[in-house]
Amino acid sequence: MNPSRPDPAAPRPDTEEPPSPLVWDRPPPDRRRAPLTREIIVSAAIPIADSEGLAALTVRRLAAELDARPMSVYSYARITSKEELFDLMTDQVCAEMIVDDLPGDWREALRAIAGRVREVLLRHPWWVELIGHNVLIGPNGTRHREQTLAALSGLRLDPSTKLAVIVAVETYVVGQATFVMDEEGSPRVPGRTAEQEALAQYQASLIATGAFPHLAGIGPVQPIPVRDRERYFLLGLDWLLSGIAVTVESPPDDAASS
Amino acid sequence: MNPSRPDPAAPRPDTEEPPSPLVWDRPPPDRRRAPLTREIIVSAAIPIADSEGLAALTVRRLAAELDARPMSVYSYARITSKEELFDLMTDQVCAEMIVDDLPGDWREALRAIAGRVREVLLRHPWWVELIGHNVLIGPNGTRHREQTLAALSGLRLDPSTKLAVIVAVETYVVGQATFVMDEEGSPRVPGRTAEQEALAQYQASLIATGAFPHLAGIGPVQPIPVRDRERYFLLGLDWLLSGIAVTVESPPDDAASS
DNA sequence: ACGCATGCGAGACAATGTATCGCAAGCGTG
DNA sequence: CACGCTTGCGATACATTGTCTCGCATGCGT
Repeated sequence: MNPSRPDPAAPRPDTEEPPSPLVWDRPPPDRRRAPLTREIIVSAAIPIADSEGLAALTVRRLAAELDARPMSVYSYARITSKEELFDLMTDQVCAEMIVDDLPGDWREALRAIAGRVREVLLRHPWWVELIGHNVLIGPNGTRHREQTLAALSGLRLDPSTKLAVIVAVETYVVGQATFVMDEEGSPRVPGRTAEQEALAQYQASLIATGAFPHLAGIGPVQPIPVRDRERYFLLGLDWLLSGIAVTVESPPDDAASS
Repeated sequence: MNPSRPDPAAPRPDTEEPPSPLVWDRPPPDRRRAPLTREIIVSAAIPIADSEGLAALTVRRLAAELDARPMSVYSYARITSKEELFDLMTDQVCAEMIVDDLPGDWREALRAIAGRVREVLLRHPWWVELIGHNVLIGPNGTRHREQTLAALSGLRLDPSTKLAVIVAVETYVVGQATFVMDEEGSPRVPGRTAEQEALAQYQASLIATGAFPHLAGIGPVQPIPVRDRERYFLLGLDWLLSGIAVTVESPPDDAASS
């Protein structure tokens, strides 16, 4: 594909060094004339995605918002693709996930973190859409991970179990946010509302068939009432934490075998 | 926007009835000449997404695969947008989630379902990408839900708690699949592998700072070894199920208050 | 066998992400 | 203080996408 692939150990290593494989450690625009910074760009991008969805965040739109030209976004944000812009946005959002005063009790701490992550997810619904694409974990994401691990620091657990715990919790929160957003019918990606409505009827007609006795007991898919959402979230979270507690608060039982 | 919006109760209601707001109850192409069916189209779309990712599934590509013209896909699949194709694909995948012989014990049953969902998710990684977009729940999705509810039929629980249980479990599975796929570095959306590699170095450098003592204990982000993935999955699932068991197997304690 | 309504699909179109490379801006030098 | 070169910004161009628009062939009713 690339006609002249320079040998990795070529005599002229400085010919055209691709900026850096990673967005995070890329030198700032540093020119004095720079009217835009990476921070400004990312801070402009996030509200757009917040209020109008990821799809509305086009390079041109973002540029217009900043009163700049499309390619300037690439230049000043030091990104080589839109995907990298998403990486930056994600990391910004990760910063919001860090809890200030982490409770000492591991369970309280995890609850605090999980609650915070949930809030952030609800504030930036587009983040859920990005989870599907493999997004890289940046500095703030790392900080968030560190804090979650810190929550477990009091427990004497082997590292892999700790990892399993935080994966389980993070996992639960993300999944919860995803489902709740889907079901609540908050039109994250707008335009789908009409169908959501028709869907209720459709579900009802399916149930009327009699082929779904258990569903019938619950009624149609029943968007979870807003006021119950947090209750459900905490309920499930406590189930998970209780389960973890059993493993965690018993002596270091190394059941490593399958 | 629409210049002549016909009054909902207009004298000529049959002027141009939009097919149906919902994909599922839309009449089949029914013409004898139809060389393509909805099933064929969806069945052709899924392998493309499976092997090359959602992004590779363009209308033109799909049409080419079927030796048809782009717009034929819309016509014969009875869809009005690509999004609806995703809906159909999702529902097809939901069919695979249905377990044949559901164990009688609720816990075993949930474990079986969760395991199956996980398998399906790993087989169709693109599904995770769709979770973010509000995808509508179709007939097979409904069947899957019904089965999950059936798993809990033995328990005497109020409907909302049952719902909470299945949301918690489904939530956990989806989140797990999401995270595990991200971390394993299986390039769902290919092309990101190089960065994944650079990321490891970057993480290491962050840890070397000393600012991440707890992370240091675990090592860098450490993609979960493939052989441990299922163990982790089952571990977390059991935590969740154990927690649920506590609530579920105690007398109907209606703690409805916040 | 004929004419018409139906609905398929070839082409057109707008929008998007991004490659390219000319040109002006800044710095070092005389 | 003036000049020339290098750097890197950004105007333009382009390929690719999803989807609209009707013209026209198709199959049916009579």
